[in-house]
Amino acid sequence: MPKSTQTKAERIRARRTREAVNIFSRMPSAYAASRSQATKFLQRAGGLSVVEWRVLWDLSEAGPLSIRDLASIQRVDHSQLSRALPAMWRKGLVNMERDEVDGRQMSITLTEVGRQAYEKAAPIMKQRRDALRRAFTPEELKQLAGYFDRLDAFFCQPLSELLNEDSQA
Amino acid sequence: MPKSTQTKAERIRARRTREAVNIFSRMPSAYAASRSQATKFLQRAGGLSVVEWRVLWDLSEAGPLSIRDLASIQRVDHSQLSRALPAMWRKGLVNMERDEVDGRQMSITLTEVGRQAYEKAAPIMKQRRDALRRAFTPEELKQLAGYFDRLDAFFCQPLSELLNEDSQA
DNA sequence: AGCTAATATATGACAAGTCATGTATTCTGC
DNA sequence: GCAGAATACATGACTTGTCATATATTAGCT
Repeated sequence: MPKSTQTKAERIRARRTREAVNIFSRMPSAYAASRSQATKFLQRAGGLSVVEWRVLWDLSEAGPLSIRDLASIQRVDHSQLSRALPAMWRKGLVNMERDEVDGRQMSITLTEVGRQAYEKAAPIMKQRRDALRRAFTPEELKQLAGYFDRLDAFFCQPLSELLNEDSQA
Repeated sequence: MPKSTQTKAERIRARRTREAVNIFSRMPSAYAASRSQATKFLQRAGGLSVVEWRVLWDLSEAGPLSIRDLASIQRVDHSQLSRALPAMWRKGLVNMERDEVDGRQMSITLTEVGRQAYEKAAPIMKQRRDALRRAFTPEELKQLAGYFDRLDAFFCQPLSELLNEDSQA
């Protein structure tokens, strides 16, 4: 059926259907929904931001860390932490000291206030992970993590490797 | 082994390993990598932004659309399009006219310049989707899309439904 | 020691996304 | 036909993320 004879509603529905199976277009909304949900959980658990929660969690689990360590664990650009940490320090959540051994690094540690904020949020966030485990079986979660690994690898491939096949067409 | 006897490198490695299977923490980096890759492809295909590309693609596939239509197809907040479209209009990529039938709606259409920009970018972006189909089988992509549907459903659930089980613990 | 390279952090500029709120228009029920 | 509800859009304020670039410190080589 030629496009011109379709109603607008039909065109939109066709487009939505096609986009539903487009992995690229699914990523932003899935991520946005995840972040929105996390924000709501954290709102109920003391009002931490997502970035703050991740920092407190990592520090609580892996002890004193530098900015680069945190960035590498969280797979984010270090600039994000470089900007977020001073605000967390002003709130009393973390200590930031220059490393005595390597004067370039900052050593970030949890304060007592930070530990309390973490312990307040942790059980709520654990409930979120528990809820995910009710929605997906362990095998499914493992498979999903595997897909994420492969997606990461795909997204990080150099352009040249993706474009070299019949790129002149 | 108690945490205090681990080296810092061991603590970081343990934390990274654990985070690798945490779906929540995988979403941001996977999405960021996807967006970064899309940006690079678009840079090579005329310099469109991701938002611009999506708008041109939708308009090209589904004809004249309102802001709300575009937002619903793309699963984003309408404010994003409300802000992006005037800039696209200034670049000559789209026309924006108030709908004659419904004076609240804007009718967004592709201009000739917009159509050319789309046709320049489209083959490159198609190569990206083709490359994805080389990295994943059709069955895997179908399964992945199914997981996204279920993740969407999980993320959009009201908090109360996720917290009501042993939430007092 | 001293020069160069590498590393760790800070910061400016930006893209993409959210939510809340305000305004104009249309729809609905009486 | 009008009051109030609903809808479409605009806009301000914010979060999360990127990249590029500058600066300070350490590491390595001679």
